[in-house]
Amino acid sequence: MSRQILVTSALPYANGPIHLGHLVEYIQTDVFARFQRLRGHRVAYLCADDTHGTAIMIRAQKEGRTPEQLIADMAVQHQRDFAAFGMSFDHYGSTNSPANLAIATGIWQRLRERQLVVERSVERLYDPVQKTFLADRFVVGECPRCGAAEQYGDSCEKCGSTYPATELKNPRSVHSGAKPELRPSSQLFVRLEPLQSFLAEWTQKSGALQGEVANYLAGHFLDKPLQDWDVSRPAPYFGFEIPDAKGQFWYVWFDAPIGYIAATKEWCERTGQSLDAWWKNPQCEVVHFLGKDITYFHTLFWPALLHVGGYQLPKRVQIHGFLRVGGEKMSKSKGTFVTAERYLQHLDAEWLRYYYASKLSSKIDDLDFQEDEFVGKVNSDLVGRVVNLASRSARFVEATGLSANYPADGGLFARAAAQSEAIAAAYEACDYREAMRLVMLLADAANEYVEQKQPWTLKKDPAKAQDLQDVCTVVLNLFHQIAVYLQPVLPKLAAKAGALLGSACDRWELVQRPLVGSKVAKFEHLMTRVEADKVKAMFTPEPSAPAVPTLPPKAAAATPSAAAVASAAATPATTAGANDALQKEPLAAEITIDDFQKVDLRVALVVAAEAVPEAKKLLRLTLSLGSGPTRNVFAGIKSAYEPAKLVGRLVVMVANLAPRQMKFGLSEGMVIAAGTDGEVFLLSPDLGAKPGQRLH
RNA sequence: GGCAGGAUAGCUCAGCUGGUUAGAGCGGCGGCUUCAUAAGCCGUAGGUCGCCGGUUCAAGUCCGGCUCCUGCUACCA
Repeated sequence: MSRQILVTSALPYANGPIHLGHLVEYIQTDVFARFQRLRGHRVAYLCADDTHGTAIMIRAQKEGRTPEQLIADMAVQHQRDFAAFGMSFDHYGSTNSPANLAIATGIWQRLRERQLVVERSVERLYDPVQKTFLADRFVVGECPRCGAAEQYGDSCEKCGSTYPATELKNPRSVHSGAKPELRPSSQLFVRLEPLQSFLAEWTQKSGALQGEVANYLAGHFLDKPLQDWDVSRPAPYFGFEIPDAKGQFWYVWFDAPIGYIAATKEWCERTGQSLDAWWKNPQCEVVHFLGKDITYFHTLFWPALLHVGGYQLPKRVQIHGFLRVGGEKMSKSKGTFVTAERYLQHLDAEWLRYYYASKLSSKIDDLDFQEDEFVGKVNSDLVGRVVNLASRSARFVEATGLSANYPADGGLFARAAAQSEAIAAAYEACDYREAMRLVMLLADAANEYVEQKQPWTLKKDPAKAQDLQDVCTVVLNLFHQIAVYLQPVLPKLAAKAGALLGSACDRWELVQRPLVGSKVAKFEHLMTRVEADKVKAMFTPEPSAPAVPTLPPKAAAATPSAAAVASAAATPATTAGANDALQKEPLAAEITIDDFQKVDLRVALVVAAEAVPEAKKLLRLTLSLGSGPTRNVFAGIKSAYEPAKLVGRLVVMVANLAPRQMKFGLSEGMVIAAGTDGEVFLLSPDLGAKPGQRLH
């Protein structure tokens, strides 16, 4: 019986590139969508860019362009990356679309009708420089409980306590550094408590949620009155202005999931279908894939909106864990934060699809990317076992094609065909790891068969030509079954297998009937092996910190060594990326020479450097200006530099900056560095400069 | 702090409602083979199932306590 299935992946935020972490989800979803299509079901796989919110607005502002320009760029980038990894979206939309506004407006009206919208005044932090209200995450300060510095406005990572942003001590805006002001803001809330019984019922009894998710919700939200959900944001905000509340915008998380429906709407309009046939049809199974970080949005707020809006509730919400690399969180400075683009510069997309599939289960566990394992799985499973079946048999039958009748094979083909439902069940349950395991067992059996029959021996005896053809017919048929079973994961490999055997691997039932009498194309390699070096190269941080002159402490005070300078000179200057940098940080307003001369820049020697344990970004540097007392300076370069390697280096400092009292001590100056965010480059003078010299 | 999840061979993990000598793949070691992208096949060695206690004829599997790890904790997208 054919099913109708609407599949979604969470919408990627249009504030950054697609990376290996995103791809866990998109590959997981795409495999599911392709599997269902292969089984003959009607599938719509939909996704879109999530485009609204403060973060987008601020970033666009910094880059000197409109949010619309920014999200248009990101849409192109995202879709290019997804295409390269084989995502089979039926439609890819944007939350900043007329369709999304229309659907959101409809749901909003229903909320109003049901008296579920209430208005309240809330005191919010306001950045007087950026002229914008600040989300909690855009305010940092000292934790009101334990006093830890550099904590965000919602909770302290040090002591774990949570608090309102207004209680932060010495708060400042992440954007401007300004001290936020408290300003009253009238906000709109969606009341969830009236939906408590519906949510309790749906989360606990519908079967849509994984067990641990249902437990989490029961223990964390449903055991007490549900708080009203603050869904509006005051201007300025990049998003949809709320139709019946001028000057107020829907919070990004209100309209983001609605983007699933909007994308469906656009697709339906394009293809002449009815939206209601998908979103208001009880026969249609809606399946959402998402990461555990956004669980409650999709299991509380979202079903509430769907319920009130009269849309179909998800049949299933499939939640996955995060990607880790080598057991650790992805990290830009360690080089393990790998974008889709960077991956593709080194490796093949299908390798990753298989690797993830071979590790994914239906649980919420994190998935750990391990270099050795990646190389091993691709080379030994895919090349050594699966593809090898074709390479060791196809050439023998290039001239003859497959036997006209399927030969006796000791039941191998039938056994593999009988695995069909077990493998399908594993795919259906999103237990791809199990599916891959079962398929690899089939490949093992096929390789044993080859070993036993020794086609290479048969080839030597002309009288055994028929035996040779029969053996290869069996092996290639087993290979074909495997290619069909793997098609959801490896569509390109399946297409090549289809071309080799003259039969597309595009229907699940193909595993039931052997191919006979068909031609076999000239054999070409179906997949290349992974070289471990390339995986290493991918995880090696970009040469973002070019070789810098580093001096042993004693020699430094005198003259830098020639070698040190040579290495600096050997780094070719390049203008590549300059435009991009200029875009990120547009030129500041013009100043006079007098303005400039107020800033006293000096060459300084790093005498000592150490990480500040409690600070995420800071190193404590002790700087010498040749004579006089050393300066104690806190520099936000922890992510880019190891303290030990800085000792003995010459840097440039602002020597007449007013000392600033920080949580960890007094900072008596500022070290000059280029770059923003994660990328920081210290500046160093050329050969001969001495600590204390002023820059002119 | 609260909540959720996890801890099983060197690594990644299976072990359902408790029941014979705890499994798979990879990796290791030994051998065979040469058709194949140094691929394949056979054999073999590795675990007192995180710790303590309890229930039971019987516990990796159930109960209690403890230790460690991960995540979430409502304006982080």
